[in-house]
Amino acid sequence: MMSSDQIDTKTRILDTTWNLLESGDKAVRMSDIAKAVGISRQALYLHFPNRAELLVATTRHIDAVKNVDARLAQSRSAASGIERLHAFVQAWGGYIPDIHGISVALRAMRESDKAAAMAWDDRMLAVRHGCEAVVRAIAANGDLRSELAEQTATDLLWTLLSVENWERLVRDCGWSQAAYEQTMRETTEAALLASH
Amino acid sequence: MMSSDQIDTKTRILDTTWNLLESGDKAVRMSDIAKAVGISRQALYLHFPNRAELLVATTRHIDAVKNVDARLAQSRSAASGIERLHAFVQAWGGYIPDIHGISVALRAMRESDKAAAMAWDDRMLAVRHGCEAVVRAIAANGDLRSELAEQTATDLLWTLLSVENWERLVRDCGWSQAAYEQTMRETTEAALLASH
DNA sequence: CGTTGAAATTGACACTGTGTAAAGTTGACA
DNA sequence: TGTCAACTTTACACAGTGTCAATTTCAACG
Repeated sequence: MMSSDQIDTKTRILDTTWNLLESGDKAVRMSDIAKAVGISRQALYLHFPNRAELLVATTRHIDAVKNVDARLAQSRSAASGIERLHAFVQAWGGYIPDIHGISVALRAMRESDKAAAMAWDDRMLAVRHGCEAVVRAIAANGDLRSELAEQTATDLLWTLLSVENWERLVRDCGWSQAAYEQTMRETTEAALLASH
Repeated sequence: MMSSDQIDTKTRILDTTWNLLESGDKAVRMSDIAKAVGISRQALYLHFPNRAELLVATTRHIDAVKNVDARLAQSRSAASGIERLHAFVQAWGGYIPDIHGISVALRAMRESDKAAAMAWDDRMLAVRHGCEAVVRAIAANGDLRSELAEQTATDLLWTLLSVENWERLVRDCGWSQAAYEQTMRETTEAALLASH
């Protein structure tokens, strides 16, 4: 419409998709997104080949806007393993609310859409790498519980910090974000650290 | 076909659905189930009004066959809170593999089918009651970590023992069932019990 | 026997949501 | 004035669920 059209249609689509996924328990069909953006359903396919790729692009968009990389990188600068654990729990745990909506949508497509499943798994693998680094730092400090192999500890931390667990505690059980972060800090500590 | 027809068609449908869900990453459509049972797709609708109710009936069928109630009841007879926790982790944790397939299918329907979502939530609420009883027993023994309210502890235990966490550790990370049970016993202990 | 009734079959169809295809509109800009 | 890109409208194919109606099969009953 306008000359340089305020912001890119592609960006408007991504923002709108994000909003719809965030604020809603509804289904979020392609037609819903189109209507919300103010374009035709078919126009969506001019920008994204299919729903899965639109969702994946939305996660990348959120990552960029929210600057996840920077947030997670911060935890890498902590001195001790324990501080690193705390920083990581806070950084990642604080990011989950932002990606919760899209997480639900992508996971719902798991069964029917291999691409969506792989895209989500790939994102989660990045989180796993973060967990791995934290565990290594704890182990380097000699604070890892002796019964736990590093790999096992990584699996465990990764599992404790899953989006699904956040959903259950914050959304289903009604915990505040602060309560989630505190209890997760304590629980991951209790699970991983030697009581020394 | 036969006079008393070996076993009930309804039962055969439930068993077949169970099998298909267990042994497979595929989609399991109504037509798949019908073909596997050896009846027409439409005949399924003579026994179950829709896919959601068939899946829910299948969970109830599994519960009956595997005798969950008895298994979980057993944990109620343990003396101390800690023993009760152990028994519960083992009983419920050992049951998860049996219902894993159906769990995936029902959760995949969450977004599109309210009935399926409610049915699954209802099953999980039963597990929550089990967690609640365990936490109460621990608290009665004075072994609950002082920072934890009973409700919070219940939320936490329920979350730790979720099917999703089992999936991640056993299916995704490749843990054995025994490793899962042991680590869950240790982790729930570490998370809930005072270190006294 | 012959009939009845339940279980199942066959085939057709409505509906929803995704994705494809083609032809037409609009407006900026060179 | 003409062109190009973005977008629109309309139509349709496809998969999977669920509905409907007409028909077949067969065991059981009198």
